[in-house]
Amino acid sequence: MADRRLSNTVRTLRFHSGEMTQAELGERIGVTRQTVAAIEQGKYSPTLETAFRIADVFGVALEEVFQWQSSGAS
Amino acid sequence: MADRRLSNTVRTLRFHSGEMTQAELGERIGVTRQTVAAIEQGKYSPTLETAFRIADVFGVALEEVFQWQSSGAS
DNA sequence: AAGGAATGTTAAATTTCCTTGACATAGAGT
DNA sequence: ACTCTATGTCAAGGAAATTTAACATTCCTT
Repeated sequence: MADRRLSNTVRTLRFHSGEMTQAELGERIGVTRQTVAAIEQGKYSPTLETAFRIADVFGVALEEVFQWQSSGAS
Repeated sequence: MADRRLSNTVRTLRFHSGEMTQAELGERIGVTRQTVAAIEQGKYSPTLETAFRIADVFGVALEEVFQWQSSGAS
């Protein structure tokens, strides 16, 4: 399975937020720029704490940053 | 870090959900009962994917399961 | 053309999450 | 008392997230 059930809008939020760079976002949430890049590209799922910190920086709800496709019914 | 800014209501949700056991919840989200116990006790912050799966099981929003105390706000 | 800033990417090392397996306690039911 | 279920907890190990460091490309500015 290994579905791609997790997606995010970090990149969009960054550009809507005064062109914030990956490095600056990383600095504000306490991770490196490489980690931000990996998260944006969906290479792995961040910890819940990191996810909350990102939403916090942009001042939006967590679900506005990360979307989960609840593959319940099918 | 050690900031315990993350709390959760998994235990309450379990009991409001027909007394679901830790083992059953773990089975449904694909982790062991020990992991569920550790998450309930806030021993570590789960991955975002695990968090979403838990919310999915209870049919609630992620924020109803995990609460984040944003630093800046008083 | 040269330089800097932002990003992509990769490898090795470290930290944290999670598993497996075990032993312990408390409560409910027989 | 005995058993069964649910939970707590711990240690060793594996898996995944994250770090650090390096080298690459593209774009912008000079």
